[in-house]
Amino acid sequence: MTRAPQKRRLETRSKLLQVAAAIVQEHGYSGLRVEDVVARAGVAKGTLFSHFKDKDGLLAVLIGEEVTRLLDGMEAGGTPPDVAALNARLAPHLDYVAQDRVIFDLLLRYSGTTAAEPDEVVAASFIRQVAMLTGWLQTLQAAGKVRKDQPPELLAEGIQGFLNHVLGVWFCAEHENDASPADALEPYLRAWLLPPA
Amino acid sequence: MTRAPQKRRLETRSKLLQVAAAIVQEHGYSGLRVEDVVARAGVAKGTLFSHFKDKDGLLAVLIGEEVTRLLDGMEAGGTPPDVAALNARLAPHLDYVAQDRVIFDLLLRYSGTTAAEPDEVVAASFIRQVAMLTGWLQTLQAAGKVRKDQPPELLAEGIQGFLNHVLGVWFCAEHENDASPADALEPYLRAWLLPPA
DNA sequence: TTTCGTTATTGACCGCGGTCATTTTTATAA
DNA sequence: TTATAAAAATGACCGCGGTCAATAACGAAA
Repeated sequence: MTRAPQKRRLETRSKLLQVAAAIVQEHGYSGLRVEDVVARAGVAKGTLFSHFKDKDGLLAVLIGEEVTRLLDGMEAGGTPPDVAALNARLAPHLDYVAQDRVIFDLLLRYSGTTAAEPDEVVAASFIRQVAMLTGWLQTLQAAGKVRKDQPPELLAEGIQGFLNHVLGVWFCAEHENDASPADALEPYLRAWLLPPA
Repeated sequence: MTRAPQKRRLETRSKLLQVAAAIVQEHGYSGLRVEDVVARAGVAKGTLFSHFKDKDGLLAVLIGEEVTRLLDGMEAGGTPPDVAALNARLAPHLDYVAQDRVIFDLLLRYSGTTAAEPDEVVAASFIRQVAMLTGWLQTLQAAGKVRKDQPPELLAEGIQGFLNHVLGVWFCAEHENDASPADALEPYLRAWLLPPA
């Protein structure tokens, strides 16, 4: 039976998160250094690691919050009317992840989480994402906008695969071309989801 | 105009690679430490980094060679007769990558390479893989075993996406279940490639 | 208030990847 | 041979994430 954390601890934790968010704002996720965080938070290094398993654990909270926010935005409009609209709905998420390889790497590390440890923010957001997609696909199948010969769960997880694929390619290419990775996603989505003509 | 490397340099390089391969044999890719390599090779640390950009550069050579070997095996049998056979043909590659997250991470970092820097072993193997898949798919399309409404290049790159997706999930799950990741791949491949019934 | 077990914080220390000014070795020309 | 410039190798040094025994702060009971 673990006790409730003391007030001081909660304050330290939120201070660390607040400082970390500020540094990310200034220098990006890849510019975040543990020593900077603890220095600006006025705390010893060991303290940070008593609050978060490791640097990734800290990043996971920050990134998880952002992803959750993006999911809220995606869900807001209800089921998109067709595949093109679905593609557009996913664009903000792609643009966010595409901004920094650190985000991509971290999300990928949790990307397979279908259950277990729902306390983790990132894991929870993945579960939510796949649930959201599955729901949409069910509706689209009923409307005849999406192929019906495969279960919506498989289609949903396939979409996650394509998201990662497109992002992986994105980070390899030198993108002077300022297009969004969502553009690269569309042909895959069409081929994956559209019913045979 | 850069000169040809001296004999001594080539010997040092191959010694480093040989020692690194031995350590991987003993402790796995994730057990490879730069300091161990240089110690056993009887060389200073800086020498290693004059031969390879960083630790990943060294690993890339080792892993690239192995992937190339696997590709040789895959190509040996010619075009697989159908989707199920194609899935089986990909199994050795999946099993190899699934053995250590380090392999997966490294390959992913190069996974989008469609051209450029063909001197890198890993990049070259990716180009070769997609070319091989594209050729197979063309043949299978002609034989009516695979959907014809999409260009074989797109189908091939989609397969690469599914390979990575399946592996990502693989590394998240605790696989007491000793099944191969190829089992997880099959439903995706069927849904992605099979012509509408 | 004092005591005392628990919780929270501390910071010196470590492992390990990576750098670079310096030194050694090699190949070539005088 | 000897001089010399380029190539190769060296190892002390650094940055940064992460550890852990020691210490301080807290809160409930006496």
